Amino acid sequence: MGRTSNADQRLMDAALYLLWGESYGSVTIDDICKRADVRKGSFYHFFGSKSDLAVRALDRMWVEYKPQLDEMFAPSIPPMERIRNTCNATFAMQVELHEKYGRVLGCVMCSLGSEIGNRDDAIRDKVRYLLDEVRSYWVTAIADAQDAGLVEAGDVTCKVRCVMAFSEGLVAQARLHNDLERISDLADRVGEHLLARQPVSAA
Amino acid sequence: MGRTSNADQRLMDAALYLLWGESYGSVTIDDICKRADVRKGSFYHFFGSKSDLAVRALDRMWVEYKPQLDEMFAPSIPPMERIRNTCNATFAMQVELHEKYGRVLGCVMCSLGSEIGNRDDAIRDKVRYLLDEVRSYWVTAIADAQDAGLVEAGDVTCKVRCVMAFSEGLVAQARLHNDLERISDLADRVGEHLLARQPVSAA
DNA sequence: ATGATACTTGACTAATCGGTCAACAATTAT
DNA sequence: ATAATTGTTGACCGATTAGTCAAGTATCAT
Repeated sequence: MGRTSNADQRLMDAALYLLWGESYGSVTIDDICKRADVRKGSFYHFFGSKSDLAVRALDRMWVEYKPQLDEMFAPSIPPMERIRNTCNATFAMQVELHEKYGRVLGCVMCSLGSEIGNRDDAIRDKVRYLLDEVRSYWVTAIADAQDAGLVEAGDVTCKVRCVMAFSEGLVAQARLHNDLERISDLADRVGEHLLARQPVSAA
Repeated sequence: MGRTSNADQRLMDAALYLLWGESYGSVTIDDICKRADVRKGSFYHFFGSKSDLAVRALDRMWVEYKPQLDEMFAPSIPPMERIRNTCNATFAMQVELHEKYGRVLGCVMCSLGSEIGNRDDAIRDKVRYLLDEVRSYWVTAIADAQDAGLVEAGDVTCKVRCVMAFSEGLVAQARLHNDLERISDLADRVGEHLLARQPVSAA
């Protein structure tokens, strides 16, 4: 009961839009309110701070994004194809964002995590949590690929950290150089990376 | 002639210190001035803006850092050893920074580039330029490694972009998770990455 | 010494920031 | 209807922000 509202949703919409395009630090509460057409009093009715809003917006983004991951990483799909799927989806998403914003944006969670560092615990923890959720999909896929003999056996955790670091690094490069082409064959590059062997003569 | 000063150097010191620890957006001109013990009038005597200071500070940092790169990537050193050198130096630097700041910081240039995106042309161009300078060392090393049969032949530009993305990605992960151990064996991981083969049965 | 130059200082703006509040409006259970 | 609840509004606060400026100070060439 009480008055109904979707101002909180509009605020999260605005926050996500702005956070994709700009840095966390350069987005002000006033900016978000203006874009959402919500007065600041209402902002503080729903959210305790910009950090609070960011965390809840990330949560909502995850709810919308997770089903796509479930589809891309469906166990019925051969493991290496799952990985190709998610790489191609990453590229496709960057193409979409490029059309919407006029430039290559990269990954919000990575950019946010990089910017926040350890200055805002709530955001840092949320970014860690979400990236870890994504990681779990990779872990299953890579483990399945190892079982199928498609990826060399060995510490799955390490392998997944590496392949995600590689993918995230390439996307970050694409953002810095505002160059979509750099990740157009992301799936191939990631596939090559996963075929790495142990050094023949280890020290 | 005229009054002498090292206020500009102190301002660059302060800016670099703060930029390593915090994000560009969260460091204010007042913060920098306070840390450098310089009044704002003097700030604007030497620098046109925070962006201007950042660019010149990065330039000075590069002047101090370049000799180390020259040493690590000396042509007299076998190519794969050059790469091990720079990976180990990266780790060692992160250990040092960890002791100084109390947490894992990652790479300023990458963090800065990620945060700035395309919002400040001068900083973006400087970061691009410096990362490209670093890249040139890798290009020579990888090309030499290919000549020696230590790395598979193929597009050097692509290979270097990939290996740098990988390394930068791992360092970014270490920062996000505030976990030095993740990059303690950076050299091994990078070595493995460079041993990747082309897929046996390409689609 | 003196004048030109280069740097410093502190006081000053105007704008913007995050955050608060009391009064008001819409919704619903009773 | 009305009371309780929930959301909205616009004015307001103090702090901080980037940036300016005139007056003062140190340094050096002559």
